[in-house]
Amino acid sequence: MKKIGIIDCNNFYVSCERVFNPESIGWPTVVLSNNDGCVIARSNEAKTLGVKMGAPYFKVKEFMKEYNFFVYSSNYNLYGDMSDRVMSVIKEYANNVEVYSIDESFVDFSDLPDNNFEEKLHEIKTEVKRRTGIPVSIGVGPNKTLAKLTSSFAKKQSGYNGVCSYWSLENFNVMSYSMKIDNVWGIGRMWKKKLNKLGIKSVGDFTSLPNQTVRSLLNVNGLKTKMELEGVYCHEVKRRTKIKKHLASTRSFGSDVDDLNQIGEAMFNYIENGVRKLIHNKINTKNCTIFVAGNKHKGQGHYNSKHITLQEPTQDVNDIWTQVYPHLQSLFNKNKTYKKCGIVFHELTPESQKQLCLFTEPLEFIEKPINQNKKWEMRQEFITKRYTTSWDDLPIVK
DNA sequence: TCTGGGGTCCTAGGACCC
DNA sequence: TCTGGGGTCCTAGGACCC
Repeated sequence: MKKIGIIDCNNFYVSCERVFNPESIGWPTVVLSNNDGCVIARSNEAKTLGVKMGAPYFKVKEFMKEYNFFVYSSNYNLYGDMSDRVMSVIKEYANNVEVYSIDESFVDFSDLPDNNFEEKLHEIKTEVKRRTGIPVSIGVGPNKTLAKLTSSFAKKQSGYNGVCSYWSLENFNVMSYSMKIDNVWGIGRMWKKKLNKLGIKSVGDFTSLPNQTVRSLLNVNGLKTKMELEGVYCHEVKRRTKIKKHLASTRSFGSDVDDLNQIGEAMFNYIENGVRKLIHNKINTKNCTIFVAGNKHKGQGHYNSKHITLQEPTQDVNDIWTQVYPHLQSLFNKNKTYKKCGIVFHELTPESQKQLCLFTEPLEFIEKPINQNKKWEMRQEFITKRYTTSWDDLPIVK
């Protein structure tokens, strides 16, 4: 039988901030999304005080003041770098590591011997903490779904000390009737609703459904989830290939925008940001989609997008901008107010595979728009320094 | 005043082909 | 009244994830 693990950083963004701002340890702490819009990471203290994931900051601001919260704007340079450090420690312990998101990895531990298995997991947990300052939880089971489920026990029940194994659970089948179905990886809001309608509330209820019912109610993914809950190995652990299917760069504006020049400057910046990622991943894009959108929270749900095929695979800002801008002009409606825009690159190919195209017409580059008052720029009131990725921001040891 | 950003996969339906 | 039977490819939309 396979031994699959999930290693998950606890309250990751908060933990990153705390490595460099230890004065916040023990106090309720949150990290806000871009634009300081909503809460995207919470310390345990913040969770205990009832702050919800995704809570709009302006609604909880006063409450947080009252309870002496530490509040940080998100700092992805820092988190990305801390993530790399955590993952590289994990990779010392296993060959097959799938970096699943910025704060978690699936790991195939099948090669580890059964005796001392859990001790080994505790060792990994301790070593990650020692070398990066980031606390992690580990769940293991015969597949990803059960590993995820047990990792939630590792996190919530202190008795496990951060490591929980499916094989150490007594009588999983009985327990499964007291586990809520929406705690399962792969069952989201909509599917929960569908299942609840049929009276399916627990993991046990779900696994007692016939496969056919699950397949037609949900889709093959729902069926895979059911089978994994029953111990079958369906979702492979695979090292991620570098090449994604698409790559996006989008942002909400700091304030409303109704001026093409503002949107243009924003789009130019997002293209620059996206191109930085293309270059980092050593890939070109052959076509892209641009979009502009209103503020749906204000009932302005307008959305307009355009798919654009580029002359040739590229990772050049001016190249892309020049081909995109005329379409941006035609998407823009001067009678509307915008809150967001962005670009998604498709058909990503390795830069080494670029075919030279002899017959492309030389482009006449279009100038980048510049505004004095950048209404589109995002708000980041509580940003911390890039302690690990910028020489200027290195912490000083006294 | 004020509500994130970036991914994956599946399915249904239309266009088009023979 | 009544209009074949397969394919493939593409796209939009919807579900999921973090």
